[in-house]
Amino acid sequence: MGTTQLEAAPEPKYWHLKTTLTEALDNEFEVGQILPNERDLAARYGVARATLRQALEQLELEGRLQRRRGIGTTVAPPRVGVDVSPAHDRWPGAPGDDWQIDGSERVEVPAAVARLLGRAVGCPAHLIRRTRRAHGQPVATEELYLPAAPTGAETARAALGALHRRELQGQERTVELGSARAEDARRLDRLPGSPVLLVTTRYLADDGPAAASVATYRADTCRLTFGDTGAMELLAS
Amino acid sequence: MGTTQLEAAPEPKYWHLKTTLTEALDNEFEVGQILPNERDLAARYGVARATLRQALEQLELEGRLQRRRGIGTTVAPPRVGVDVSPAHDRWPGAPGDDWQIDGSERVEVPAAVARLLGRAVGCPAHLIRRTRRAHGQPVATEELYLPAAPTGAETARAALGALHRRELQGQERTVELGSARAEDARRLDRLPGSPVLLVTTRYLADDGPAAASVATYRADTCRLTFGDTGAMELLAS
DNA sequence: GAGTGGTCTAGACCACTAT
DNA sequence: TAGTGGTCTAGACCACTCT
Repeated sequence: MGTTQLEAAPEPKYWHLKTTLTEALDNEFEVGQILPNERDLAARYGVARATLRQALEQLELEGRLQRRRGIGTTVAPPRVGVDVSPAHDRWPGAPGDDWQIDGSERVEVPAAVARLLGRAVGCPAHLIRRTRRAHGQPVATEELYLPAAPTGAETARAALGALHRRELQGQERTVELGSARAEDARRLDRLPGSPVLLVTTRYLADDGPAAASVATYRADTCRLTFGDTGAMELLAS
Repeated sequence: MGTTQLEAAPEPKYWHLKTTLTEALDNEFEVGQILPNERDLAARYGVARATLRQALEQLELEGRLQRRRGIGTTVAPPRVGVDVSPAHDRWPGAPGDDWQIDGSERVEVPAAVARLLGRAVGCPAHLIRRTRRAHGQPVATEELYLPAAPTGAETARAALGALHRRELQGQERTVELGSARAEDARRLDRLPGSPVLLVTTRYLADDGPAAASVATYRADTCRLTFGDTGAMELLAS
């Protein structure tokens, strides 16, 4: 019958519903608790399932809910703080970081990475794929590009080792919103298209860019932290 | 008639559609160009309007499209890089920054801010509302909290001036995904609930937290940049 | 008033997880 | 096999902007 839309609502239903649910989450639910299923919830609030889902989607975006197909909708724990400051992460693969190498291959760098590295498109490089975990859950995947030596004989691990022996000049990072590619989604245990935070890093040595990476962080579960007190303390000493 | 879902598609229609549209945007459209309206596009690709919209929503999330009610859907320019590194933004309101003060009021700090400032909930503070612009467009709104002097007589502007005369110890920043509150959405010329990047900053003086702010950046148009070469260069000198 | 994107409905089937 | 969230449809009305 279409909708009736009486009540002269300047405020959309899903928006009001989201507010209602937020309050319910704050007051009546515990972290990890399973909510009623979508059909029941929609009936309870007198809206169509699609409208309810619009509210749930926003709450998931805000990190309040976690939805899993075949399981149900649960109340999400607070987001995990993930340190992405240069102090924590001086060179990629430095001992003690919480990244785990999944594999590597030799590639020709794509255009976007070539720009970051200040090299020609298609120049040879090692591509190292890594996963970052926090509290046992995967929170990020990364593609790390290391320009290959002219001989082309070294392994990815050797290239990483060589990197650690160099002088660090700085890092440049950008953060933007994206949606998970199919493969990243699989590694992060999410659906393709889920919102993610794209962290692009350019590692600088004294003679220019020495490495570049694109990391994909789960936006629903992560809060990126940039603590700059470390650098400031170095300045003061 | 419901859907028919033949073709045994492991890949959702909206996902495939998004890929198709991405290629079209790369090859056949110019920045600023207006796309056909949603009903026509849906018909052209043989899908329901809701399915088309699911694809458009993702493209908007990725910053490829801009949709405006009553106008149409246009091809978005590349995201603007917005510097949020400490080097750029040493103290809030430092001369030369691109923030503009919209107003201020005296408030009692809410719980989340009290935690950041290391003070009691409800302690008095100046709340300064600011807007940041890039290329003429608003890209962020901010609520900046400055603890009030014990006497309580100073103005917000005086409190800001006092801040600038203090020694900077460091900053702590976090970035996470959120959705725009009604008022922020209005200031940013977006709809309520639009995806935004929430940047929380704690400004540290030698005797502890001296200010705290929560900034709301448009996620569709902004790429946050953290260039750390500045601090590194200082270290070297 | 015409045209656009935004909201909403009622109902269907699909993919996945558990039992 | 039953139950969940994910996808999809066809159609309606609303809020907004432009002419």
